[in-house]
Amino acid sequence: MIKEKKNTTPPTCVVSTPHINIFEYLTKEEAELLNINQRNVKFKKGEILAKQGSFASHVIFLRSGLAKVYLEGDQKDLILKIVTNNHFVSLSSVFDGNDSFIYSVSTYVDSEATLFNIDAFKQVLRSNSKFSAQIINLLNANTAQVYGRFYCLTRKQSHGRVADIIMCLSENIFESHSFNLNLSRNDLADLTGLSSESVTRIFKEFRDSNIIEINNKDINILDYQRLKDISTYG
Amino acid sequence: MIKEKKNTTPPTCVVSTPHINIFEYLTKEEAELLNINQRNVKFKKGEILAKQGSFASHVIFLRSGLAKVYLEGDQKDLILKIVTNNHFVSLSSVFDGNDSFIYSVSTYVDSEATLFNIDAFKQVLRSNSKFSAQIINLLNANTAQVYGRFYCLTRKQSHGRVADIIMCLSENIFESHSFNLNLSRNDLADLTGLSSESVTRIFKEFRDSNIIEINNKDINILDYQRLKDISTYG
DNA sequence: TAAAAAAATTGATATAGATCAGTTATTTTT
DNA sequence: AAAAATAACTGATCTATATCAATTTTTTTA
Repeated sequence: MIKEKKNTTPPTCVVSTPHINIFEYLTKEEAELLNINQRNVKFKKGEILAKQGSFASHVIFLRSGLAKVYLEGDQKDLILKIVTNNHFVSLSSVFDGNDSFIYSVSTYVDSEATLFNIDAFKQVLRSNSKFSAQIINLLNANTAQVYGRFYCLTRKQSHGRVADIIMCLSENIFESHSFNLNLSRNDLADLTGLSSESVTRIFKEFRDSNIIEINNKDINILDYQRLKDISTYG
Repeated sequence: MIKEKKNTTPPTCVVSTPHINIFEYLTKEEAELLNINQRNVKFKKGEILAKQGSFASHVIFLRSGLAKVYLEGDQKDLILKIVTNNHFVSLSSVFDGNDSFIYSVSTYVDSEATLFNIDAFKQVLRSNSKFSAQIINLLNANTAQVYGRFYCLTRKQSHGRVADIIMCLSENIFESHSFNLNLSRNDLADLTGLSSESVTRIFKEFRDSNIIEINNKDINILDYQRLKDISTYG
């Protein structure tokens, strides 16, 4: 009998929610209300879409690009997740008693986002139950993902964490066993809860063990099963 | 000028949402629908209200008692949060594409919970936008809390983590500087991401430094400000 | 194109916390 | 009340990772 791990949420760095357009649940009036209270903005690589602690006056929807959602600390940040196109990036700041962004968001590549006025957005939440129910779906799918990462970063050792990240980037972001790793070593450190020196050492070990191949920034996974094993058992 | 930390969500082990009764947002018909599809159940100390991976056929509302919400791993668990009376404990499992509990819940003391049939609950979410909007509030307040803990357990060292837990138990659960610590050393280990030996040693160090006083299970905080400093700076 | 700056890598060392085994204290069972 | 089981504590040792400083490589700027 194959030894199986307990049924836990896989620790992924990105939420892979199916592509559905929840805006189609809006009435014409609601779509209009949101439309006249929105801005479409282009962000360059490295720019900040939301700043932790600043006024959360809008809800941000990443229409195209790639961004990281992170908690800022005095000396170290912690990346909660990476967001791809057609995903909200600031839904979790929308709750009564809160008027600030609870985390920061910045882009990895040139990106486009739609900013919805938060009062208009809340008004639609309170009036359109099907829309609200869909938002609940998105929030809870996100929560399941973050819980997986929380467990990973708290209870796994460094090799397992790095293996998780490589697999996640491959499966969910680049959707290929070969990809150009445009995240810096510091970003990888913030994503794994390790120091950047540790990340570099483990990448080297994986290369020397013929698990991956590194050509400058290009990563090619040679032994995916081996990564899975490292992810599972450390 | 007093040196201040960056604006981060305080890492608490429990969600301190204000006590509001979201059920008052229900219409008579909705209340009736939930009422005929619910069970009020008593659980003894140590019993499991929800088992990770098992069918999430109901939504659980803890009416009285104390419970822990945790992720189970092969060798170690991770406690996500502690839940006090009048709080939901399984809202985050409610999303399309999911039919299992994504975490486990068990009681610390004898408790009572109301179990709502999930289909009835979802039906109300889809039809009552004010109720859904309130659920979104609860979910996002919960998310903010868990993000704080995620940062704490990933980026803080052991003394800061233990200080956080002591402060949180004091402020949010027992609401006193003196309390009976009914959590086992193993629970504290799962709550801090440490080993139980490390937890024991740090409690002893805090006692020897006159930060806390220990009489069997009774904890008395002698120097709250010192705990805060340790929490902030490690 | 060259210089400067930043990022990444590397080697050595230090530290934090885990693990292990044994002992003691507390709780549970008979 | 006594025995057994479990939990907590303690000391020693080990391991994993951080830190530090220096070097090399890559990227950016002039």
